[in-house]
Amino acid sequence: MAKQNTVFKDAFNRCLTLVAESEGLPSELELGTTLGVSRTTVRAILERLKALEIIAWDKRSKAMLRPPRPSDFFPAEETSSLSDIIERSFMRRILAGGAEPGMQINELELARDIGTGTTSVREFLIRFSRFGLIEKRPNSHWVLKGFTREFALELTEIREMFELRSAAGFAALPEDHPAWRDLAEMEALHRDMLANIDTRYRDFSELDERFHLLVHRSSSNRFIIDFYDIITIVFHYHYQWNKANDRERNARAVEEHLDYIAALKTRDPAKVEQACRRHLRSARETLLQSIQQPDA
Amino acid sequence: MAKQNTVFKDAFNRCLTLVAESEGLPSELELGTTLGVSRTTVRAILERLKALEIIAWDKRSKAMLRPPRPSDFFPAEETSSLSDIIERSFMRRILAGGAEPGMQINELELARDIGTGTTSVREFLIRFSRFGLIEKRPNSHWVLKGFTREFALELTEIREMFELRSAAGFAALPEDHPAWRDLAEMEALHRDMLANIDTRYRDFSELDERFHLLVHRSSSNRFIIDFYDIITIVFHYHYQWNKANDRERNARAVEEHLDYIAALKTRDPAKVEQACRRHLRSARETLLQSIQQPDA
DNA sequence: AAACTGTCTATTGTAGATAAAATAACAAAC
DNA sequence: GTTTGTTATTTTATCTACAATAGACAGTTT
Repeated sequence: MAKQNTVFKDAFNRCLTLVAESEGLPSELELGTTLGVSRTTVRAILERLKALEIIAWDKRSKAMLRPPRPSDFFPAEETSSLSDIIERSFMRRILAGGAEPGMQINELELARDIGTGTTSVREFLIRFSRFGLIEKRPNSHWVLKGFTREFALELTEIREMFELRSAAGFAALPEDHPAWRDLAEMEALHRDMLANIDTRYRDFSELDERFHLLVHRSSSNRFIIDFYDIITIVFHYHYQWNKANDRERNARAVEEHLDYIAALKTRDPAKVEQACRRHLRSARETLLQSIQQPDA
Repeated sequence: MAKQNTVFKDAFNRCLTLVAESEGLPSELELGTTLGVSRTTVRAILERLKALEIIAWDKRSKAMLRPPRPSDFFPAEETSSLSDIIERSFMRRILAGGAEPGMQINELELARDIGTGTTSVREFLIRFSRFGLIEKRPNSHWVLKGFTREFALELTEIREMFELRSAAGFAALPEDHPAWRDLAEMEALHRDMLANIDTRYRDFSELDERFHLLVHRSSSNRFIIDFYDIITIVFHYHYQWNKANDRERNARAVEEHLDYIAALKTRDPAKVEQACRRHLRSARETLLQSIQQPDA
């Protein structure tokens, strides 16, 4: 019915951890900015905390009465926004379930399948269409263009163009630019991961995303930064579904990143380009290997 | 309410011209493919043509009874799809009306203004957001980032990257590729226009679009081709609203295109790059000159 | 007077309903 | 074998309605 209150539920859960940590809560306004929600939602959260007798709320005083119990939290599946649910559901269908290129996509069927209204599905498809995996036939269905070898090649072609340019731009940043500090942090995180690669290799996906985004940001070009969304989503789901040899693959990638970082720090354009190209080549290989070959 | 029957009206109008040209009409199926609509719509059109006594429709025979009169056509404003109406209306607001960067965009207000439901406005904004001119704050308004100098620079940076690559790719196409024929046609059209530049310069915008699209298509990269949509829309509205010196500007651009075409025909990468760069540089200049400078 | 809260209003996100258009099927006619 | 008539079904495009959420203003507390 109408809007889901996932914003409330998610913020409520996060607020529970806050209560436990600090034994009390700041002003409504401050709480709102910390949680990233409006005062209306903050007050709804406080109401509930009071009703559950977790805090005593009277105007400005919000003291903890008892630490939150696990049962106080809303279950995780109720806290993800509808668009996330649709995205996951859709990606599962087109990546996992043998989805043939050329297949038709039906808004109504998708909506019924996921258990939502058509409006949200439609909006998702419109947003998603910019990733080049589906295409609309006006007044008619959507067509799945498929996660094919061609798609991967076109994607990586642009990625390489953009990243080479961004990397060159990064190396040319002034000495005192905050990005250098971020890069140093990034390097530390990589060394950390490499030291414990056997237990940590699964977290590489996230680190990878953050590292490349840092590089791309230095371009200060919204189109380059926005394009990175496509890379992110493709690699994100790709990692989830292709786990063959991921330990070795990730270990190698971490090392490549470290070389790449070292090259950036020299600020020597030739070295940067070389390290960047090397890493991009192996990233492309990895992606291509995982694409289902057409059984022609 | 519900769906507008603009598809029907637009197809009906186009069908009227067909009737006049050929004094009769082909099979329903064939008519459907020519007009790009389904048989359902074709039959609705035929019904109306019959009711207006423009054709005698009996099974396979569809002979013209009288040539269509201007009054038979649906007025043009009833044939444009809702999304086109919204687009025009929106672009007028943000380009013409002094729209400051940072301004909030309100779905409800826009919808009321245009006289449509919010759903269509919302979908438009989502589609439009990929152009990088607006940005969504979830659960809240959209923010206008504005048609600023920065925007133009970021846009042209990508454009230049893509076009240089596409041009190089074009020059490397095999001798017998159909694109070479299209290029020859394009050249003829340009010469034609140049010969009558005083009366024809207003049509340059369309020719420009077609020419660059031809070049970009040779990349066979969906992301490059899709990106060209942004260029198209920006230049389209830009031309409409900035007409200062357009005769000279367009004349020069036609000549640059001809140089560019000549360079492509030599297939010499160095020449292609040079001609391409020259044209892109002046296109960028033109665009930048037209941007309102912040009155800081 | 600055920060906070109580109250109220406006807007967004989503569901559900409906007309237009697409799609399908098949027998009859050319 | 292609085209039409017929009829039915499915799907999209769009509107309207409503709960969740954001945001504004005025009054209260420190």
